[in-house]
Parts: sequence; structure tokens; C-alpha cells
Amino acid sequence: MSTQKLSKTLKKNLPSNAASPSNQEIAEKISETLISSGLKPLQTVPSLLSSLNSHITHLVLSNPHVQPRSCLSFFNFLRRNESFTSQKLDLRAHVTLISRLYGSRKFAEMKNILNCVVTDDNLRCPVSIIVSLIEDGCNEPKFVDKLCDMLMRVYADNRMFEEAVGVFDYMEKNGFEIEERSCFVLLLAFKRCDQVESCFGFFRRMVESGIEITVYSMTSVINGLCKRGEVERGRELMGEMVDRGIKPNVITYNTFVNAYGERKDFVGVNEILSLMEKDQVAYNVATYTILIECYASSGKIEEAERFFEEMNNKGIKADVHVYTSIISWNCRLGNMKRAFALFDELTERGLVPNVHTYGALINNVCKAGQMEAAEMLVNEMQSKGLDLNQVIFNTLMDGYCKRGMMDEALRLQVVMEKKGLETDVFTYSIIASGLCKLNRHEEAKRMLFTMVERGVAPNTVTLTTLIDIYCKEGNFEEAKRVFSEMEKGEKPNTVTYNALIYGYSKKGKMKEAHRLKDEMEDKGILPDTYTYTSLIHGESVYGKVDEALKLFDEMSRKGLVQTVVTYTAMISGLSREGRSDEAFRLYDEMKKSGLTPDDRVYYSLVSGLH
DNA sequence: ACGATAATCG
Repeated sequence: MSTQKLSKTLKKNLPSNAASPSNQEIAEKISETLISSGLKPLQTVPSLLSSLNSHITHLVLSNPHVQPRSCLSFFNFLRRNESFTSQKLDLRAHVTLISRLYGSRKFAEMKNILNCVVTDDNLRCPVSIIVSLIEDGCNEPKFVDKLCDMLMRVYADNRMFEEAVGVFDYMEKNGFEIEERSCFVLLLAFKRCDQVESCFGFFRRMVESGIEITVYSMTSVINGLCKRGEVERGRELMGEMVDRGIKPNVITYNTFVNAYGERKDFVGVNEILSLMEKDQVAYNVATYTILIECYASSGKIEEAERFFEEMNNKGIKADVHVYTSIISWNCRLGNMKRAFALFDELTERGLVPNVHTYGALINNVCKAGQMEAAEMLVNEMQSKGLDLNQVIFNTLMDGYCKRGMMDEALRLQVVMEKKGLETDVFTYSIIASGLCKLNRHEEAKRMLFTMVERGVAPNTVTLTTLIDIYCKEGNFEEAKRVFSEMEKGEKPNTVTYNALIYGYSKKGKMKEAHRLKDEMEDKGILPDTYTYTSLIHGESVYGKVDEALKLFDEMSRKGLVQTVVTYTAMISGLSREGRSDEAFRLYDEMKKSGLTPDDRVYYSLVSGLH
């Protein structure tokens, strides 16, 4: 109904009379006040609002003489004082205001009001109802399209996916113009909530309904698929879209390089790189970051450095991401000197290190047990106005735990909680394993039980830590119970198996230890250096040294690196059996491979000579 | 729309 029609009707039905002014008259009065002096008089002399009703509100809001901005302040005033005016703003008031705001292109404000509608249980309703409230006289032809479009976005922002798709259905059915940009927002929302399948499905619908797809939408769907490890499906989608004329760009390609890089599929990585060359898509700084990650994480730091150099030579501007990455990898591979040189270089180039950058350095000095250096970095970071976050706190606590400084770690936990940062699943794991290392098993277990009581869901690492504690206590019953429960939810990994295998090997229960190794291999969970070292240790002490030697050779065949611990176990086994020649041969081999023998090795060798 | 920091095993 138009304003004119409405006012005519009101005038006919409610003739004005001095004792009780009509709705129309009150609305006029309020409007005049708003126009001449704004909101103030209504706030100070609120008598005008004593007989307010939804009709009057509507009349004021739709009065073309009242500026949209004044309508908005009036609306907000009523909303703030809903109890006082005993008037709840109804859906029509919202729609009317939105329409006024659209008239003056106040899109952000429109969106705010729509957000109020969809988040209010009393206002939320199907899109068709909202549309039906739009005045016939609204002479903005695209208003309905715009309103629906915005509604879809607002639903997406609120993760109300069914409703968002409902708006899409409605717009499609009624032939409204759907903006790709809004669909894109919905795709991103799906992705953020890990609803990759819905994201993919909705993208399909976009394609079917003839919306002009952009490379942005395509890339975000592909990225969702890749993040779930479905790289092949991503490739298929890209192929299909290329046939439809959509050109992938550097970001699309980066997504694939990253996905292949994460699974160490160098064939895949190179395939994408040559596709980029063929399409003449130049690398950007993110491409280099991904390549550096990919090579460095395979232990090829020289190659990673070469990419970093190539990037600089090509004049591609380094940013704080790529610096953080290369700094982090140099740290992890023990090149602390190079890491700090890069850190200086970053600053010299006018870039600003952030929490990630400091996090990489702090993490690595903590791992090396250099807590004094870590504290210096923390101070430097704070002096630059960067606040400690949860990751840094956890990192520091882990550092203190590794040095056995439990009191320091627990003190930090208190500081962290005082700062309003939650003790999360990482914190609990760190403290529990720290306590476990000091043989404070009861406290360690209590820590993990507290975690569950506080509603923090345990993950594979937490449960592995718990299994480790039970194994160290020799309580294999409980260890096995937790382990079998893991089959249902958080799946065991190599470390989980290692904890059990270590426990059994240490107690000489070699049959069970070997059975577990077979089981993990059957499941495709790869034994690593730790698995073998535990077994070798067990066989050397309790079993057959020849069995240990077999495992030792198996490691070499599988390309697993033996550590000082592995050698020590092997050497002590051989010495114990009086096979000194073989023991000394291994000792030489160990030194040749660059390992520094520790006291235990000497002890074994010497004791074997007796 | 892509890329960087945290946890377990003598």
C-alpha cells in the first residue's frame, strides 16, 4: 500500500478530533519534529511517543520529507527504548527503513538492519514475506533484487546456509538478477565452515543457473577441495571451467602447487609449474613461499634458498610471509645464524616482523632449550607493540617443559589465562608431557582429565600423550583401552604406535611390540626412526641381537636415518653378547656419518670388553 | 580467492 493511499484510508476511518489525535496527526507531528530539530526533542520530551504504534512508526519512516538519515536515528532510538515506548519494531518498520536507506544508497546501514531481521527470532521469516512488505509505490526498480541479494549475504555471514540457499532458490524462481559476488560470499562461508561438499554443490548450481562465474569463485571452490586432499577433483573442476572459458590465474595455480607440495608430490608440483609456464602465468611471492616450504620441508634447504634468490633476482618483492617461511626453515634445520641474518635483512628492507616471524624464532630457540634467548625475543617483540598470543605462550611453555622448568611453565599458564587467553588442547598436551617427562605421572593424567572436564576435546596428540603416560607406568591395560577407543574417533598415528611400541620394548614384551609394527604397516601408518629405535633397543636388551641387526638394516633400506640413540642401542646389544668387533665397526660407521657419540656409547663399548 | 608461527617418542 502506498503512503498516499494509506493516509487517505486513515483520514477516512479515523477522523481527527481534538481529544484523541489520529495516527496521521501524530506521525505528522513526529515527522515535523524530526525535520526541524532532529531527535533531541523526542528524547527530552517523550510525550509525543506515548501513543506510538506500528502504524505511526511506519508513517514516519515512509514520509519522504524525513531524510533517510533521520529515519535511521528515529529507528535506532525506538530500538534502544523498546521497553519504554512499549513498542516493538515490527518487520514492516524494518523493511520500510531498508527501502528508505536504499533510496540514498546507504548499503552498509541496510545490511545492518537486515542483520537485525535475520538474527531476531520474532522477525525472521521466508524471503517471500519480506518481499511482500515492499510498498507498491516503491519506484526503485532494482530494489527487490538488491534486497534479496543482500539478504543472501547476510544469511551467509550468519552461517544460516539453508536460508541463504533459500533466497537463491527464490531469486532463481522469480527471475531476479543474482550477483556473482554474493554467491561468492556464500561459497567462502561454506568453505570457512568446512562444508566443502555444500560449497561444491552450490558452485554447481551457480554454473547451472547461468551466472557468470569468475576465477575467484572457481579458485575458492578448488581451494576447498585441495584443503581436503581432493586435488584430483579440483583438477577436474579446473579442466571443466577452462573449457567454459574461465582462465585460471596465479592464485588458482598456487592452490594446486601448495596441495601437491604438501603431499610431497614433486611430479604434481612440476606439472602445475609447467602449466603456468605454458599459460604464461608469472609466479608471485606466494608461489615462491609455497615452493620454499615444499623444498625445505623435504630437507632441501639449498633448493629453497635458491628459489628465494631467484625471487629476489626477478624483482618480485619479498614480503613478511616469505621471510617468515625461510627464517622458520633455516631455524628448524639448525641454521640459526642464517635465520637471524634474514631477520635483520627483513627489517633493513623496510618490512615489519610480526607475531608469526617472532613465533618462528621463539619456537626454535625454545626447542634448543635457550629460554634466555626466548625471553629476549619476547621482550623485543613486546617493545614493538606486538602482544603475546596463544601460540607464543604455548611455545614458551613447551620450551620450559623441555628444560624441566615446570614451575615456569605453570606460571605462564596463569599469566596466559589472566590475559583472557584460553588454555587450549595444545597447552594441556604440553603441560601433561612436561609432567610426564619428570615422572609426575599422576599430575600429568590429572591435567588431561581436567581438560576433558572443562569441555576441551582431546585430539590424537592428547590421547597419545595419555597412552604414553600409561605405558611409562607399565599400565598396558589402560593404554590399550585408550588406544582401542581411538579407532572410533581421533585416529592413532605413527607417534601413537611409537608410544606403545616403546612401552612394550622397554619392558621386553617384544612379541607385542612387533605385532604393533606389523599392524601399523598394514594400515599404511609408516614406522619411523623412533619405531625402529625402540624395537632395536628392545631386541638388543631382551631379545636377539641378530633380530636387532635385521631391523637396523631394514632402516637403511627404507632410507630412515639412524640416530645416536639407534647406534647406542645396537652397539650395546653387540657388546653385551661379546661381539666387540662388530660393535667397534658400527662405532666407526656412526662417527663417519657425522654423529657425535655420547657417554653411553663409550660405556657400552668399554663394558663389552670385560 | 593463494602462501608464514605451537604439541607426543632415550
